[in-house]
Amino acid sequence: MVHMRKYENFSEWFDDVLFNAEILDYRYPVKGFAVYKSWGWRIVREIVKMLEERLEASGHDPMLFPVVIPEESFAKEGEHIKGFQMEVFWITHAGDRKLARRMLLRPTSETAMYPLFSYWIRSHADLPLRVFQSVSVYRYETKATRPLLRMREFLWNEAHTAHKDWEDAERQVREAVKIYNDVFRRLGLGFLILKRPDFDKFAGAVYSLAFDAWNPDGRVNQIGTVHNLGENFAKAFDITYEDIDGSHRYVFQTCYGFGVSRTLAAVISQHGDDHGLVLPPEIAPVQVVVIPIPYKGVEKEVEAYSREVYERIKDAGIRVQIDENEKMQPGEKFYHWEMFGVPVRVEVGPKDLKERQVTLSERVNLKRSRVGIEEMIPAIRSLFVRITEDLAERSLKTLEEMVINTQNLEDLKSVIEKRRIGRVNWCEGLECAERIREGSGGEIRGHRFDVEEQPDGPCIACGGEAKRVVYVARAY
RNA sequence: GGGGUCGUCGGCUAGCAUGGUCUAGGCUCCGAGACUUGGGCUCUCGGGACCCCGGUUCGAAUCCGGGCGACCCCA
Repeated sequence: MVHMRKYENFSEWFDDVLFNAEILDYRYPVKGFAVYKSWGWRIVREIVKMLEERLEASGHDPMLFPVVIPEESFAKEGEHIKGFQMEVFWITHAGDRKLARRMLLRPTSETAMYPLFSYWIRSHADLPLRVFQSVSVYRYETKATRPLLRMREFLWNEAHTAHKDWEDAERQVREAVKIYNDVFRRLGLGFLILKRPDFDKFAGAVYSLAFDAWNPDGRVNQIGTVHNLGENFAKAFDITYEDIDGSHRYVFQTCYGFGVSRTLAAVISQHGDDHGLVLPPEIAPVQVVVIPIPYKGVEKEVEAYSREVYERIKDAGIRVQIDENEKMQPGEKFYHWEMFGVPVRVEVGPKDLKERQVTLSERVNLKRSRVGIEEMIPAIRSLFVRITEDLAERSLKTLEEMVINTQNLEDLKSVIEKRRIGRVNWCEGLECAERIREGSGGEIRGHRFDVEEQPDGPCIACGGEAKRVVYVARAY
């Protein structure tokens, strides 16, 4: 891995970037809560837009459910309540009156939505039902909170679906994986799609899939999850439909969550460098910044030419900004916009002016090239395409380097200590999972969902027959 | 859940051990101006802080207790 500050002291680097690039102000006076500043929020909106477009295009309906859930609803599914009750924010009072019925802030919205699903779903013609919302959820994290990565209020998009049978729910799971995979790929992220071991599945699910993105400190960052809920919640919330033959059946449900805050964290930490953010063009609030280089004597001409360059880019429909601040030197502006991760910088100086050219500089590799003004727009567009590809390629390469095969617990321990992800054979025994966790410091995150992997040796913990190739890492 | 470290201008920090020298220093930043401008130039002038509550003391940024907040390690 390249020598970069983010690999040496991730926390320090990450906090600096969040602050300096105006992503988040973490000084809000409540632990685990933070303010998204304009630059960060604009990136968030682009990410959410990408996702929502794909969800709507595949038959999901946008909706908005209340943030409060009555205790009765929350308590309906036994496993679910067990999984979340310790981190629920309760509303117990209104003014000085104690509420007769407690309410909670949603830690996730199953129990907010499903009572309504049982009204809405009457017959097989109402299925499949597919809804989503992009909202904040609330979990009183007991572990140390971290900006973006582990907050007590965080942004996500959650989709919930209902189907006539298990097969259709399975089909939906595959579609959800495809949508998330597509968005994460477009963002250039490196991640593993894992089926979580049974002991780590979502509270109330039949099984859970998760997208674990790599982080420079070796921990994995769960940026999305997809759950097949089977009939568990349908039974608890009495969600039934009348089938063609007149019989009444429980629906089969799925739900999936896209961690917006964590996805932003992954974009920042995977792509960023010592100069700050590196943004994929598709989500950059400003895709191109024009920097005039006004030498004495030609200030007016450079200014006019820069404006022309700016107008041409703007007319092409590219998000562009021109930095005409006279208080700053061009060099300062370079550093400034690099911190904010703007993918392409267009430098316009006397040399460019003379030859009707511009200088293009890429944020990913800080390389420069010059093109004539007539070729500028297509050149910028093809740079966008290449930058998107380069980011993805670079990130995948890092992920590959981060995953290390190990055959025994001592090796696994040192792999985890070296901030890598271990790949091991496992017998699927609970005791062995425990031994792996205790012996290595990492936890079993699951086996590949998208790729079939056969164990090539015995279980790393007990030496018995291995059933799965699993990935072991520390996690956020 | 357990252990540790820490909290000083907007950011990073010096000072704290041994209380008075602190009217709290530096870098950065912010504002006004001059000069520059192809990687953070230089100069002038101005702005800005001891987390909160309580205690010890003639005197607290410094010592003690509690609270709130942050970071690191372990489970």
